[in-house]
Amino acid sequence: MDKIEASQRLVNVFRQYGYEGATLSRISKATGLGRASLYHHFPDGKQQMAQAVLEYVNQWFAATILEPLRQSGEPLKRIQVMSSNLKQFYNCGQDACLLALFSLGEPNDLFHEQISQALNAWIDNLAKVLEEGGLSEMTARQRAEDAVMQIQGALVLTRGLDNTALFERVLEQLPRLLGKVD
Amino acid sequence: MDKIEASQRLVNVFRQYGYEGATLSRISKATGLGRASLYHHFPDGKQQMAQAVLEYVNQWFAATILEPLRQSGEPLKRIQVMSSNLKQFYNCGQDACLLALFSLGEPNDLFHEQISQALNAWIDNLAKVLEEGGLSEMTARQRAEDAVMQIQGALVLTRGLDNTALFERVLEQLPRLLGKVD
DNA sequence: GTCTATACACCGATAGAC
DNA sequence: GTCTATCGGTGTATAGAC
Repeated sequence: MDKIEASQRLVNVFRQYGYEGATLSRISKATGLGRASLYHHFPDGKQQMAQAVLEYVNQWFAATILEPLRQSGEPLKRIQVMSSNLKQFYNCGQDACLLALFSLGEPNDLFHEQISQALNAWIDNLAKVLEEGGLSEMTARQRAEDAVMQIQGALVLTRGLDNTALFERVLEQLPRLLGKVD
Repeated sequence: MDKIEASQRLVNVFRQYGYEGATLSRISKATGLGRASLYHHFPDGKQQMAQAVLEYVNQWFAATILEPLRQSGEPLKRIQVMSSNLKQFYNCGQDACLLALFSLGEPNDLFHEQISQALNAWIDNLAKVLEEGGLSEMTARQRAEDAVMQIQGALVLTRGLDNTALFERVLEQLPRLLGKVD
């Protein structure tokens, strides 16, 4: 088992319990790795584990969500692909976003650099597509921010209301919302 | 010191650290209350403390955010008042929303009833105003959901990007977004 | 690399004096 | 009501054998 696969197994623990709630007991049980193995892969302990998880998820997110945005093709089409992939990535809104979890909670201080970088990458890529679609730079940026906010808010409400329909509706309406010219 | 004032002092600890991160040491230090005092007010321990905090914040929220929505007067005006009060309530987006914090994290199971009730109350009150403004029931409901999502998302991004301008922009545009007829 | 055993601090919670 | 002292359990992290 290499570090990447170890990181992969850690993801769901932090995603489900947050940084404080992700105890080594839970991590050990969920991954099948003993404490000693964990500290072999991550000598700096839990903080390094969370860091690795963030890196892993960011890479995964970039590959499945951001990469389609950078493809050639009709802007609207690319946004539809992103929406479709988001639905999978967040399991219809039932799985939390690590960035949101870490932003709102305590560990925002520890990982602020990574969090802010990841959110900006998402917004930047989205804005670029919208510019290609004919929007001005400023409008595209704002609209991209609005889209990411809408999605993050949908993740909160979907879990808070225990209602996946909400998340799906937001994703369906996303292409139309972003594309319109008003 | 009564239970209400005690709850009030607890708020910021849970808001800042989340449920798991709000240790009794931190609570004790932040409130100036010793462990024994805390257990005098909250015999069932930390879970009861979090419950009390949720109740206190819900009441505070209802008084400052929801109550203006129920006033008589022009719908647009009432929404502007809500926006203005939200800015204060969330300190320009720098303070997290307890509902979001608990929704995304582990304690969603423990407090799901209260969380979902509070979110629904917000949406319902907002939707009612929009109906008075002339929107159909379904449209009003959806638009109200969108507004709450936008705000929750703004809270995530404002903290994640460390940029209060984002939160302020969302609040400014909120009345226009909700009012428009398209 | 993974195991067992363990160190030490802190967790939530309680007891009893005042 | 608040204090001091303390309980059992669990937290993160380490040591050393294999």
